[in-house]
Amino acid sequence: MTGQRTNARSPTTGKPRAARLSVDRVLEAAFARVRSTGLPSLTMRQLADDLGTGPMTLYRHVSGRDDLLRRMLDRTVAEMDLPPVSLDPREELTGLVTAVHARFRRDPWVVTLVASEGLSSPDILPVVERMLNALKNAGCNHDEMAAAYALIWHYTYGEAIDSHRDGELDRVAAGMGDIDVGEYPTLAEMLCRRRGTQRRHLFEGNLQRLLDSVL
Amino acid sequence: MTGQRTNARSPTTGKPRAARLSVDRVLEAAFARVRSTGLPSLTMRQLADDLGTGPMTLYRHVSGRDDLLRRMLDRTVAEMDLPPVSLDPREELTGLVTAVHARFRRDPWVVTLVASEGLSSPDILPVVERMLNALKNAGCNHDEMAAAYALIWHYTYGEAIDSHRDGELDRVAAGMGDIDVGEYPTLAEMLCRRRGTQRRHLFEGNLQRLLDSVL
DNA sequence: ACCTGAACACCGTTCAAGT
DNA sequence: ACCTGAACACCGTTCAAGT
Repeated sequence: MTGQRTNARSPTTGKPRAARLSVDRVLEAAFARVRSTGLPSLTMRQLADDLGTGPMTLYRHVSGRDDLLRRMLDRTVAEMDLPPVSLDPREELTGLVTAVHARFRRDPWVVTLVASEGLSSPDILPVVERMLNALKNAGCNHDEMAAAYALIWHYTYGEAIDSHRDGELDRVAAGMGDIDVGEYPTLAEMLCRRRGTQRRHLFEGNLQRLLDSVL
Repeated sequence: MTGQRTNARSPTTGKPRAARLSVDRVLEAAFARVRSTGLPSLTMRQLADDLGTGPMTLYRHVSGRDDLLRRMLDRTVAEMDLPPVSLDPREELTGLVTAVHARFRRDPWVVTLVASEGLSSPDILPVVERMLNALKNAGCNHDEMAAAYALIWHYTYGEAIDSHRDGELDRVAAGMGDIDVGEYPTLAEMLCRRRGTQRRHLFEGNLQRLLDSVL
């Protein structure tokens, strides 16, 4: 015997074999799977196949499917690209909300996870703290802070959920086929004119409008 | 033989037996199940059990699980208790959003359905049309209408999703155990003072604030 | 003709048997 | 000791056999 078989190298090729399973490797594969074929396709068995192992091997690194999803959510939140702290409340809030929004846009499937499981990741706390501080610095009292926080957060939330589809208006139209112009004239007119409006632009504008009313 | 066995009456008791299955009966049972034990417990097999029949019998009335869920969503939207049309834009918008919000609150599980499947129910169209008309009457041009519509809708959406839990702040705290006061002083202070704030009150206030900025 | 049981191809997870 | 295959109790749905 020339080498230990217990790790790292294939006895036949000598090439560094796919590293032995670890939580990170499992998560990596899970992200790849869900990104390419969606959340429902992320099953323990499929994931095991992707990693070239049996389903039970995964349970060495993850306590079950729920644990896997929680870890994916945690990692997603931790990966948020937060801007440096700004003392200007508007700049601070814009930066934070934009970062959250951008993260959700990169992995839209997370939002449905958040919607059904909640977003109680430890790494969201710094974001919350910074938002509250910005509101405080803007002169909000506690009631105002609570209200403003809820308003901003819920808007971001709703926008994110809606944005992993094509937007409410378009989708309503698509799902319905052609709208009855006689019955819904204003809606039909909107759908006709609004083509090409950028979602992103809409989000940025509305966020500023929200901040106008809050600050 | 004294009576037909094909329908309506039990041959043994003569009492009107549970009516033969129909889409309505299936939906009724599905709502009951999901209301009492949650969305994941709504399986074709469980539903069949609830109705005292075999799983396959359901497929006579519903083309599959997706179809069942879509019908439940449609019915939920159709059951919205819309207020009479008002010519005052603020009153009209307040009434509509409040109605949507109230419907979601009565069956919070629908929101996760909406989040993953979208809300493309035909019965949402009148609501959309009325919202757009109210914005038009308030003097919005098309771009403003699109923006204001998205803002209002996304806020309602996000609020609804969040509200079937205990609210973001509380939940974050609950999920985390005790917050590190040193690390997150503003958050800790908020959590301490905010106890007892009514969600409903917060929603109404924020909606008015939103309308202030939109109208 | 209408209805539905058995069967198929999945799923998450337990548990005991492998090395 | 560490790892994992077989088995269990589910799931939605097909399909052919019942009445």
